[in-house]
Amino acid sequence: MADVARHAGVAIGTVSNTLNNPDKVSESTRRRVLASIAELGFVRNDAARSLAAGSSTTVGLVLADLDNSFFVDIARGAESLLRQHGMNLLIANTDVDPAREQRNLELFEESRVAGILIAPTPWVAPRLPAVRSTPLVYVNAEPIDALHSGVVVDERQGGYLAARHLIDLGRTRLAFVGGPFLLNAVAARHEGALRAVAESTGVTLETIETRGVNIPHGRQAARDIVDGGAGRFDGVVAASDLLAIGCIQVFDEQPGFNVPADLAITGYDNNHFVSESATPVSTIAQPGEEMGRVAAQMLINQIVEPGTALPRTVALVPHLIARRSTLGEAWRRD
Amino acid sequence: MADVARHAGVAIGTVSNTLNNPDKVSESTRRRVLASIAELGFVRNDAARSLAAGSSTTVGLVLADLDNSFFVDIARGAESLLRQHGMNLLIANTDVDPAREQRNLELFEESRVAGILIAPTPWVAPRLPAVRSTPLVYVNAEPIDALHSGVVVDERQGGYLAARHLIDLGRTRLAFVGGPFLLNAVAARHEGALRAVAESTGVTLETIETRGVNIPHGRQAARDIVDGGAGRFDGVVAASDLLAIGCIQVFDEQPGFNVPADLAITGYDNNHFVSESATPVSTIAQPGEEMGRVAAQMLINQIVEPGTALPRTVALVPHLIARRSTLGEAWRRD
DNA sequence: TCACATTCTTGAAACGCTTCATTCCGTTGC
DNA sequence: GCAACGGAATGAAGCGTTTCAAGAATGTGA
Repeated sequence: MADVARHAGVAIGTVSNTLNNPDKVSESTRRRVLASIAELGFVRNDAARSLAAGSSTTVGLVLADLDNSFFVDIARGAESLLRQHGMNLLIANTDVDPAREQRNLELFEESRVAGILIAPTPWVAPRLPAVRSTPLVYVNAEPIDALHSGVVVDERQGGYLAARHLIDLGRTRLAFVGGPFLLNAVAARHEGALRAVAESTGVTLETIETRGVNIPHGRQAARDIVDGGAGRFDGVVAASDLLAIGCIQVFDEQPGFNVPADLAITGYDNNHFVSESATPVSTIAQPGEEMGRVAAQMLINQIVEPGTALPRTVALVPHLIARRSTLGEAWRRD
Repeated sequence: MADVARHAGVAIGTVSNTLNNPDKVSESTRRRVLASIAELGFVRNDAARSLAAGSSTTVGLVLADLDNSFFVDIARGAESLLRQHGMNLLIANTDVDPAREQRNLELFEESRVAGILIAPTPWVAPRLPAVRSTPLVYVNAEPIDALHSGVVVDERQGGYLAARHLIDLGRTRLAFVGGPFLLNAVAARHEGALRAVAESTGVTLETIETRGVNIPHGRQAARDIVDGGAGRFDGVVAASDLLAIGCIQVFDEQPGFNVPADLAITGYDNNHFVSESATPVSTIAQPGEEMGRVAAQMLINQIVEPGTALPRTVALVPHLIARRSTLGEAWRRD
């Protein structure tokens, strides 16, 4: 910067001003300085900048799982809102590893980002951070302390919608496939399904707990169902799209057995690919981008006027997308 | 830090040493300092740190498209290697927007990261950065100047493998579906397919150019094929998995027409979900994680001993994964 | 006991920017 | 012609670390 000042024949402070407060510098001077900057290929040192200014313009997002399109949606939503406010988003991937999550949090805290967004790994709420000094908002998880705000999706409502949908289609013997139940999300979806069942007469729901929410777990659950007599159920509420796909794969292998005629299935998540899978899966879509935007907005509020807004967690509602796995031939792509 | 020093009754430099050169500090002092740090909740200011030290321990990755699992694999690979070297990875998503790409590059440059990895948006190689001062390695793209290194995948070889596979299965009337051809990757895959055809006698290949590589483009191309007489071809080399899926969707709607019996199809990318789609798609898998690792390694070399290694770009080879869209019933999951 | 080597500590000088009280200088008003 | 004014430009004082020469403390051998 000193070089630029010398080259342009101005003071160091003037260079700083043309970069940060252009209106405090006369047109001619500004042009001269900008020319020098270009000529010398000067790049402002942000470490020095944020040290001196005591503020940063970037927000960190600690993300549990980049493989899950839901989280990517969150990132996209957050980024778009931040950009509107002239801020930037940096993402640190955690790969569902609590240690890395912790490390990334510290990293952002040390680098004095303006704020932190965290979409934590689901099945471990323990001593996350003691992020005291940096504004922080949880996404897709309840804050673990009363100090922070959060944005969640109403999982119970999602489970309700899925079961309700099946019931509305005339299904009465339902199974809930999902687990483990210590995942809060799974438990909540289950509760929602139960509520829908309780509301209706003559509808039963049996719970089949799985050890995870991926395709192999779904296949296993479906095999168990088939072994116990495939006719026991006419509807399945799966706790994830992958579970649903696993189930469908197995059911499709049963001769004379048809999804959804004999058994309708709902998934959960609206994974980007479920609409293209063997049998396009009816699913509960979570408003990922909206969650990202809302969370970013809450974070910005905290950044611009700290201590003003009380911590609160807002719950957004998911919605149902019906496809062939429940509607059958009646469903057409697009 | 001054607070910590005072609280622990030591000099400021000693605090710094217990953080950065623990072995230069006596056991007892170190313990006392660490205790004070914990008690005061001190968090090192990384801006000041990297300003004073003149070095950083984080690497920035500018990613074109987080929705594409291939890019996520790259990130994962890079991160794992960097972590082995005690470095951290921060990701900036570009969403295939050149302006944001440029901005993110500047951002990383200003924050004086140790190095930058860039997986650029494909169809625009123009004046990316003039990143002069920061080590930079391209991933999945040829460097646009002779100054930087890059890691690419041999697309030509991929196209060759796909066509070769079909030919080995006895297919002789091939179509190449993909476009636009100004995408280097598409053009290279096409060339590879042509080479495989040229090697074999009695095999023909017709090119059907599309305007993109997504599912709708594939559907459109398949409709064109059907309109011209579905029997013209017995094999399709698609330039992407999404194209292949689009084609399959349309072909499956044709009565009495069977994939792969009547028409075998290969995709490209090994998108995470193609193995679960209607007809699991044979595909060319790109070594995303390996690319990330290799690129990170090249970057680290440049960081630790700048100017030593000459710029070079290494090409990794893709491989074929055969599934039902070419093997038919012979193929089993797992 | 003393000289000397070794291990710890210390504190001040950077690092490259922003900020802000001052100074400069060309205008305006009387 | 002079005082008062205000927009531009200045430059030195931080910002919170690391680094490193120099000093203090401790240990060793004769």
